[in-house]
Amino acid sequence: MTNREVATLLRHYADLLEIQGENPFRVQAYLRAAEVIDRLSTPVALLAAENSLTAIPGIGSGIAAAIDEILGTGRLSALDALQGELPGSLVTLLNLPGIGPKTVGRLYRELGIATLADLEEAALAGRIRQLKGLGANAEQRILEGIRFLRSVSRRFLLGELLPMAERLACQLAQQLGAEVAVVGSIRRMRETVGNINLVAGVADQAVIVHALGSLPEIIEVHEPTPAFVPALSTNGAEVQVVAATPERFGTELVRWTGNWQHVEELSAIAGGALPLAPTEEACYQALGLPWIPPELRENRGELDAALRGRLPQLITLEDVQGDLHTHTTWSDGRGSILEMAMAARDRGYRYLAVADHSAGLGVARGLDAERLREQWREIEAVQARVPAIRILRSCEVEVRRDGSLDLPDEVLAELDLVVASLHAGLRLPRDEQTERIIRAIRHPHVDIIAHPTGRLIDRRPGADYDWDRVFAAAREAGKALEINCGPERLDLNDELARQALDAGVMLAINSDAHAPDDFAWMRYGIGNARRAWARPDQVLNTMPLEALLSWLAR
DNA sequence: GCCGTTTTCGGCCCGACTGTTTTCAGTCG
Repeated sequence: MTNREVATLLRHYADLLEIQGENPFRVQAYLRAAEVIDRLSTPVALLAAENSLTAIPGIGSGIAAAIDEILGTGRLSALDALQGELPGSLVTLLNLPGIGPKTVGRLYRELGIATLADLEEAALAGRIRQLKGLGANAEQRILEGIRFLRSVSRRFLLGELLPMAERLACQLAQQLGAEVAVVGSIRRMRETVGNINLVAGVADQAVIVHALGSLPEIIEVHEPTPAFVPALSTNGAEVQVVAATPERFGTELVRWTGNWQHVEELSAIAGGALPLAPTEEACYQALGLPWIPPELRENRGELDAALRGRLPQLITLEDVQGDLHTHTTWSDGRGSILEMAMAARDRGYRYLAVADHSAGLGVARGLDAERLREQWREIEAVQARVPAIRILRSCEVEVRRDGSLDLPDEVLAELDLVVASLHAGLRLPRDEQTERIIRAIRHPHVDIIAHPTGRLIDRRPGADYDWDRVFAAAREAGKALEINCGPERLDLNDELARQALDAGVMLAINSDAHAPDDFAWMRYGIGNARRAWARPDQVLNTMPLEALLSWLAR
């Protein structure tokens, strides 16, 4: 049983408890436990075997017993009992934006709605508006939400699988004494990925089967197919390991990195199968092409560019000189200014913008002008202790519904850098939303628009804009749009980022770190930017400190 | 249900926004 399967059962139980109207803190406890198990790199079964489940923060005696039962029987009797009263399918309704547990409970009790199909039918028939508190607009929103949910297929976030893929590749390489490479959509840095693909430089599948079986994060190894050895990892992702002899190692890297349309085009050039080659470079060279970075292999014009010698000089992680959107314990971050500054310095950054939330985001303990000024004193003190990195006074200021900002101009004027973003009102109509963001873009003190759409991958569609107008406004005002590196945001996405660059807009690639470890997210944003064909000169935070400061003083 | 350098009981994130209704419950971040 994978960690993810255990977490899924706990989450399912929590969701049903919540629909039932159970104590929200109890619900929260199950959700937190599911979350922490999902993130565990050790199999939860291993911890259960040595009775150390309760050592995990968020898991006490009650939930430990539940986990033991799940591992032993594959079921949770409390969940089975609850499902006698409430259909388990109700939890799928919770994924609809704007629909919470209370509404789901009422939909079931008052209208007998248990599934998405029931709900869709009722909304189409205009029966939802019979419920007090719900009207024709709600029906419309529900139908839109159902359409959105159906359009996303559940995959893993890149950030969920990439670290494990690299650990597996490294451990497998040690076991095999051979090169092992991560390939597939993970290597192409797609925002969501379906599984973990590896290519191992060995001839024999049997040694792969044996080596996989000894890895701590592999739960079971399956019967090899002619193409690869399949296995299951603790987080529920399928792992596929391809055996490739040295003389065809490069060919297999190309084939398994994909995407399949890219490989198909290459095969067409070759007049059949890919040429046999020990390295990728040799494989491309045999086709008369330069090596093409994996992030570009999406059949979006990369072959044409390669043939013409017009491949872009893509930005790399090493080009990044600093992070311009980070949080601290002053708002909802978990690291102090000092901790964050030291972590940024240790990454080799030259500058760091401390951009805590403004007061408008009350939940995040946003800062008003007064607390902001207090924060500046601490920034000054930390700056003296960490002279190797320049700490910029910043703020992630709320863009209100009307496009105005959450802090007075005279306060904004004292900041080194202003990051503006919206967290509420993501569903405004396109025209209104476009006006709103353009007003923020044109605000003289604003420098960067953070996570421009506010989307959460596969969970929430973002704001709807007239992008041509937004890009034009950003270019004219000389403002940067962000690629937010958070694994569940990646906002702007690769396609929008590419359009922005084509429109002449400057990007900023920021981690939005809420803790020192989150700086590591930068690589996801860089991957995204490379998928958008971004060069270093098109990204604000590749500038050396002096250049950045003069850009800010522009 | 979990947790504890004030606690083994009494907290636990809580305020803004939304849609609908006409004073607020539910959702969300």
